Amino acid sequence: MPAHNAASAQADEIRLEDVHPCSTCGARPLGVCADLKGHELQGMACASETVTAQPGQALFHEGDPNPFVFNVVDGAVKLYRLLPDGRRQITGFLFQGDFLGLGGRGPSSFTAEALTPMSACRFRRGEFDQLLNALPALEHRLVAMAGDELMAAQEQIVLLGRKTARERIASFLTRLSARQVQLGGAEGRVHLPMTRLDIADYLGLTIETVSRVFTQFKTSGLIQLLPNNDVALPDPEALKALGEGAA
Amino acid sequence: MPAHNAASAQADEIRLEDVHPCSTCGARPLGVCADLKGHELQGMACASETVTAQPGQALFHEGDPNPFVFNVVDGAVKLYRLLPDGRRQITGFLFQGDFLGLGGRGPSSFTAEALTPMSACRFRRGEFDQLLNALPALEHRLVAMAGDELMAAQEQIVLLGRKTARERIASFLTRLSARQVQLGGAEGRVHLPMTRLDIADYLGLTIETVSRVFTQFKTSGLIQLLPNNDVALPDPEALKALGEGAA
DNA sequence: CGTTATATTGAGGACTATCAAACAAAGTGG
DNA sequence: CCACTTTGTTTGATAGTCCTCAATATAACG
Repeated sequence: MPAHNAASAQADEIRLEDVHPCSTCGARPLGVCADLKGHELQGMACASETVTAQPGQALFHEGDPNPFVFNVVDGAVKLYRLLPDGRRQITGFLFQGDFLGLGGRGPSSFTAEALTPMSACRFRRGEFDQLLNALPALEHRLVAMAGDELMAAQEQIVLLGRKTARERIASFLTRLSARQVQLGGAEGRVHLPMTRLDIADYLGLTIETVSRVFTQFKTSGLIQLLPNNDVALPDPEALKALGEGAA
Repeated sequence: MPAHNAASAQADEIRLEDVHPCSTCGARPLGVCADLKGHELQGMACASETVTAQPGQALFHEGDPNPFVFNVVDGAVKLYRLLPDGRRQITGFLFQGDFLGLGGRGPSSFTAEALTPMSACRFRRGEFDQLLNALPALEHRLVAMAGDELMAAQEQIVLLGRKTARERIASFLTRLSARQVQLGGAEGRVHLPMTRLDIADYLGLTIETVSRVFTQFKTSGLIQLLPNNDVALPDPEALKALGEGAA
């Protein structure tokens, strides 16, 4: 906000919030840094650098040594692993505020690739570990976020292990919608920043099956396919029930 | 060890290692408490109580409020979620040293049920959080373990999303073998503390498919089925390659 | 040693994958 | 501005892996 400088004038010292980039970071209330005070944020900011990527660009590849951890500031990222014969499994989509880098000091077990133009805060692991030591609030927050990620991973395991194609896609749309609402999106509408192939590789299906189920849902009035990869969800509750395997 | 008391006599003070139950705990080097010093362990021990369960008994059920976290001391546990129509997905098997309780303050999203006679250290969440505050080494260790769990969850997601039945079972046997080696078991041999149905519900298959693949593997000489649910793995490397989807 | 739970094997069917082609959208260059 | 290529999506026909249903065999247990 342009009015921000005026606000700092009323204080007798320059507040950190006014001088470092975190002050306007949209990801801050959602990221690892959510619970940090101003002077703690400064420590974070000093250890970090901003990285950006365009769609299709990788932050790092499967097998690469990966000495960094990331906090997504803006845009979307997909994580995936490849089997030797080319089969691909997308293990997650990352959005604003998501943390990337828990687990795995060694070579990365997956590729992280931008889905849209994106930016992230990047930290060297060593420095990030020092921050964890110095800032208990940061480590507490990281534990909480790790717990959330584990819960999400469990959800995905149930989806992949036991749900039908229709249930998978219903769950997917419901979850993505919830996430976008959390990020300030409109209820009853989802934007799909990924292709059908990405969706298929995330849900353990083929692109054809994904397309067919979308068509089914459209025909039965559960969704409407809008321009620009937007999807309207006229009855989110029905979609949610379907995704949960309502008998 | 009976000789233990004699050892304490040589010191001029009673060491904590000699008086509290952690001193002989086989799970200690593997659990969250691995990195703790004697006096720190005492704090842990004070906040914990030992719980035991027999096969089929649940530590808690899906939907229950669950104010505890656990550290498995001995035996094996399965975690599972049920869909409304009865479909079941086992999201994990827990063994000595495994931590249970990351994520989810609210009602539990899964059931934890003993597979064998088992015992665990149990902490109230509130008290465990206090320990995390007081013992940075504990929280560091927890972050590391959470990272490992996330990696394992990713592996399972790849397995469920993209691997064939044969690959799933090969991966399963390989992983279980590795874990049992870590716990002091013999290489080239696995013990299966779970039923075929459990394996099926873990791998997103049916009991019949699991049985058929076991038979295939037996016929092709990849495994031998021994009494007491033991399995011999004459060629662990071949099994591993198969599980990784070697083209 | 009978009884129950668990495991194996068989036959047929279903859901999703594979193969193939048409269609739509987006970007390029003449 | 419009052919033309490229990328992504939809639809159709067929096949395959795994599931379902059913029966038998084996193991566990009182």
